[in-house]
Amino acid sequence: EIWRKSGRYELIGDNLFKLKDRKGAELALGFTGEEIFAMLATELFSYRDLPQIWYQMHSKFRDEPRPKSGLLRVREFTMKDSYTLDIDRPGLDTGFDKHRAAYERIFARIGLDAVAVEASSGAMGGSESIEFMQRSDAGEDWVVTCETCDYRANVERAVSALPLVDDGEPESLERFPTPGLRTIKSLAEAHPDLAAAERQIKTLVYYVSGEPVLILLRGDHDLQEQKLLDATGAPEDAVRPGQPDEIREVLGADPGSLGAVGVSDLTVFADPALEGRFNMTTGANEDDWHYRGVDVARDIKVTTWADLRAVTDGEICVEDGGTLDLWKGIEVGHIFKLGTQYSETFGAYVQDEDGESHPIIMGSYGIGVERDMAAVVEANHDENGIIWPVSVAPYEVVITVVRADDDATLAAARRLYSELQEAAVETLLDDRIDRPGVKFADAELIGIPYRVTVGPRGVESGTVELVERRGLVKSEVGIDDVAARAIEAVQAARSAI
RNA sequence: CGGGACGUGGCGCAGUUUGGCAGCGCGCAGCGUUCGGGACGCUGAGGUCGCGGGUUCAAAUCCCGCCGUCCCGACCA
Repeated sequence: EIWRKSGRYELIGDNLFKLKDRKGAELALGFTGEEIFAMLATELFSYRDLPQIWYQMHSKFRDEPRPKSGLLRVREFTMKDSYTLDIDRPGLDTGFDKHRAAYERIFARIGLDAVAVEASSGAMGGSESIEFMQRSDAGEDWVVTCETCDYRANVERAVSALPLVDDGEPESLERFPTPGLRTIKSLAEAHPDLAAAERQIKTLVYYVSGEPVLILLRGDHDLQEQKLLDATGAPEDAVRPGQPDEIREVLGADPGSLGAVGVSDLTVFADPALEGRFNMTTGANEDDWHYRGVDVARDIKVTTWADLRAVTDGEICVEDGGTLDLWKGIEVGHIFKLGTQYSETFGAYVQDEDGESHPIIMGSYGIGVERDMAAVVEANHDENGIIWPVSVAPYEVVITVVRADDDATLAAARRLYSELQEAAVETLLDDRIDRPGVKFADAELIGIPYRVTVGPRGVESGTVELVERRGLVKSEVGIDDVAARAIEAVQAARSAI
C-alpha cells in the first residue's frame, strides 16, 4: 500500500520484490526506506525537533532481473541507509554535505578511492544526487572524469562540448535516392561530401508509456536511455525501443530510411547537438530515399529539446575544455537530495516559529555493504589473493606455525597468540599439520594483513618472520619483540585515516 | 523477457559427434618417505551420469518432455 501511495509501485516496476500471503494480500519487501522514514517522520510536529539524521543497517530486497558478479549485484543485500530531515533547503544542504564527507571518509578507510560523481536520481526522485564510484573493470557503470578539472559525472547524466560542424551554405530541401543504404556508415561512405556521420540526423522510434515518440540525434551519436527516462519522467519499464513492424506502421519505412521531416503527429525529442544545424541529411520515411539540405529549424517540428546523447571517451569538458576520460566503475554509494515529495505524500509536516506548517525536507543516503566489500577486494588484491585493509580485515594477524607437530614451536606460537589476543588484535592461529607452502598460500589467499611465521628453526635462534601482506614485505624479528611490532603496526593502520 | 552454454564420485572436468566394461585431476582414508613456499610412492573408498518417459539386444551417449545452474543484453546500493 505504501508503495502505491508514493507512486513507486509503478515507478520501480518489476524490481520491487512482490509476494502474496496466504490470504492473497499483496506484500512488497523493502526496496529502500524513504516511504517508511517519511511515515515515521509524521511523529514530528515542531521545527524544534529538526534537524534529524536517522540511519539503519538493514536488509533490502530487489527482484533484480539478473543477479551477477558474486556480491556486486544480488537480490537481497544489506544497506547502510540514512535519512535527513530538515526544515529548509540550507539544512538539507548541510546534512547532504555531512553525509558526503562522512561517506568519503568511510570509503577511504575501507581501502577504496571512490570518487563522487554527478548522477541521475532515477526511481529515487529528488533534485540532485551524487554517486560514489570505485574504478574497476568489474564495474557496471560508465563514468566520465575531466583530466584537468574536477568535472565528474555518470554517463547517465554527463555532458560534453562538441566542436562546431561546418554545414557549408544553406540549401533547399531535396529528396534523393539512396538504394541499399540503410546505415549511417554506408550513407556516409557513399556520399562523403554531404553525408558525413556528423551531418546526418539519426532518427529512433521509442515507445514511452505505450505512445510512439521520435528521438533525433546527430548521426555519430548514441542515445543514453537514462537521459530519455529523465526527460520523459516515465517509469523505467515504460520506455522501450520500437519493434521493426511498429516502426513501419508509425513512419511507413524500415529502420535505415527514417526521418522526422514533415512529421507533425508525433512527439519529437531532439538532442541539442542538432540545434541550429542546416544542410543535413536524414531518412525520407520511404525505403531507399533520403532528404538532403535539411534545416532543422525550418523542416522539423521538434516538441522537446533535451540532452539525450551518450558522452564518449576523449570528448571535451564543458567546464574547462579539458579532455574527458571514460571509465568503468562500481557504484559503492549514492546520496540524494529528495526534497518534500515523500513528506508531502505521507503527511510529515512541522510548524515553524510562526505557526506555519511546512513539509519536512528529506535527503537519503545509501551504502551497499556487501557490494562495497566486493569493491574492496577488487581494489585490493594481487595474483596471490585478497589484501584486506586492516580496517575491514576479518583477522588482523595470522600466525603460521611451521611444523605444528613440534611441541616447542607450537608452544611459542600459542604464547604469541595469547599476547596478541590480549592486546585486542584479532588473530588467527594456523596450527594445521600441513606443509608450510600450503599454509603460506592460504594465508595470502584470504588476505590477512600481517603474518607471523613461527618455526622450529626460528624458535631455536629466537627469531620469527613478520610479513606484511601488501607487497609481501618480510622482516626477521626477535621472538620477544614480534608481538609489540605487530600490535604497533595494526594500531597504526587502524588509526591511519 | 530476448540470446547462448551447461548439468557425469566432495570439487573441477573428459567421455556424447559414430550407442558397447563410467574415466582423469584435485580432495578423502591407510602405510611409508619427506617437511621454512602449494611434496612423493604404494594401497584403497567413493558415481541413481539433473528428473521422467521413449527407441534399442544394449543409452551418460539417440528422441520427446520437464527441472536446475551459469553466461551475454535492459536495471541498481
